[in-house]
Amino acid sequence: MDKKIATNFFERVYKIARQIPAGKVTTYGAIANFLGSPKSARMVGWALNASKNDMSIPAHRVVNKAGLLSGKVHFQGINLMQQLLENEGVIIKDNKIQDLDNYLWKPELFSENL
DNA sequence: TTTCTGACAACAA
DNA sequence: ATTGTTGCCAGAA
Repeated sequence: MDKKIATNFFERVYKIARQIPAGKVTTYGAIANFLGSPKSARMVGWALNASKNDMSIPAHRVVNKAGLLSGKVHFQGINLMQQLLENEGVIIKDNKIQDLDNYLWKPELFSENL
């Protein structure tokens, strides 16, 4: 396993993202931290960007630590991300999740399946 | 091949 | 407290 590089990193992001339950959200930092690199939050978002090839990934449930839907611009519709989250019961105000901590979901809770 | 950028977050001044 | 820079890894030009 030499060539083996962080391509796994992306795959892990995908796996985690798929485990996010409806009505819950997580942050890039939380996932990055779970992957072992708290500073690789950018990569999480980058991975999700590539994940657009895979519709199975609820990228709309991943937001930045501020609870802001930073990635909404990457969706088909600017408001689509917010609409999806609201549809799941998440209260969003001006592209920002209200009471984020209440909806925050941690990948470590699901680590049992990793 | 090298260089830059990119859905963030943390640290330094 | 706010602003700016650095770190992370991979993909695109």
